[in-house]
Amino acid sequence: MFLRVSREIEQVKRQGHRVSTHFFNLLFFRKSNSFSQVGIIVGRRFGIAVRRNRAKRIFRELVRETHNDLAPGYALLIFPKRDAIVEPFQDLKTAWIGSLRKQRLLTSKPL
RNA sequence: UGAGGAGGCUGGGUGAUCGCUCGAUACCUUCGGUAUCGGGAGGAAAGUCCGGACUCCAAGGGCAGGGCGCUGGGUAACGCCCAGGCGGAGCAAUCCGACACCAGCACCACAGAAAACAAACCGCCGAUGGCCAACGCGACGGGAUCCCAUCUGGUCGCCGCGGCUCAGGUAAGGGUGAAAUGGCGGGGUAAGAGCCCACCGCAGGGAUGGUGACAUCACUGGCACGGUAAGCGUCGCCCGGUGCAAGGCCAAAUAGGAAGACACGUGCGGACUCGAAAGGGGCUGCACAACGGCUGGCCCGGCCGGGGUCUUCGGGUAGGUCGCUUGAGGCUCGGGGUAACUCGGGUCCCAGAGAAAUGGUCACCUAUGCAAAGGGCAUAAUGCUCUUGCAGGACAGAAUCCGGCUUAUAGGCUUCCUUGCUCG
RNA sequence: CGGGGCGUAGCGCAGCCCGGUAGCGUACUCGCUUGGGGUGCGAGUGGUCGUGGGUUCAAAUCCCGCCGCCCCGA
Repeated sequence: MFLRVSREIEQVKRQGHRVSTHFFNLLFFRKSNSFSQVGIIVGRRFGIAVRRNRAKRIFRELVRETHNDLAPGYALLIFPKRDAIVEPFQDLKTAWIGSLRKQRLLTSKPL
């Protein structure tokens, strides 16, 4: 479910396709795996430890609620932006699903 | 009731649901998975500024380096805490203080006469010595007038009011500065000055009180000794380094090496010789407690050493695992101590992640804030209270563990103290 | 977990060790030079010395606490 190996993350960062929204940047890359994996990257410059943890928790929850509907075979990287941690969760979820659907990363089953 | 000071506690709550992690138990086929039950961030977890525990390293001696700095106590230890002394601020409660030493070196800009060892720019004095010298006294000769007397001016001598400020005295006053060689008053003097005296300050030894820092008292000395050590430095005390990525165990892939035993001198230099070179061979000189490397500041000290033969198979990276949370531990009762703290009894187990868990959503309650409408109460302004709606929790996230410090923090609760006003 | 460095004018840097006047280059403005521009020459403007305290008569400089940035080791 989550992408943890450093070499694969570097590969996505180099070769992935980039999508930007107000709340996050998204990189995705087609692999040969049978199911998709997601990595969440929050650097030191994002803020203090409380804000970094909050960003990771929010996006981890988003992935947990939607990963059953992800199209198989992709590796995704999420770079949260600072506006995301003050936004209501439902708005973030709408933006997240919208971005995924626009890039055809979801299966056809509607939410 | 207004203003102020010193502390202590707390740091939103409840429920439902979907998830994460650890432990125990049960089941499933071992890695592991599932179910049930239980635990799951802070007062600062932060900054990483000190002190320790623990770990490994010849951890030994010396130098260098670093830290601390009023006294007594507490503590495992501390740069922390408590109590006290002294100095400063405040009417006070109270607060603040790197608060040892100026012997040596160095520095003290500008201004000022002079900035550290004594001097004197303006000024004051000029008593004493020097120069000038009024009045007066005496002598000499001249004139009014021929003589005496008298008057008048002249020269010399004595006295010396007064003047010069030359020698010299002085540091009272002026002005500069952050700082100028005790302060203020009186006497004194030519003018002045601890020159003399009283009080205050300072220094010295003494007595008394106190464990001590220190305080008080009287005596003696007429005052010498500027400031800066958060400048170099001196004195006293303390500090070995390393940091859980410490360190132990298991152990892929890849690469070949490592350990032990045996006998043989080794290091540096010189020319010769084989060789295209790299390198090798013997000869010879010197040294050997030598030489080279490691020991992560330096020296001593300590450890290791080149090639050959034989024997053995281990070392270590990724990764895993232990260290990993029971501890200078929390709560409570009693005793000691002014207090910090400590002693004894009872009781409890209270996070252990690892690209790094402790979260998401919904509902209700609540401290508080805002808005409008209405009701009630008291009123000089105005305030209090009830209902409704909206917003809605500050700073901040463990990473080996403790004791402190520092910094951030919306608010709420509470104890004690000082001072002003009003009423009784 | 530990060690080191930096912060000064719009920009790049001196000055700090050993305290007293903040300076250099460039940029900007003005003048001269040119028919005009560039170059050159001369003059000038511009700095809470990261921040809060302390020591000192006096702090960019010495000491302490914070803030930000960068680098290194295990």
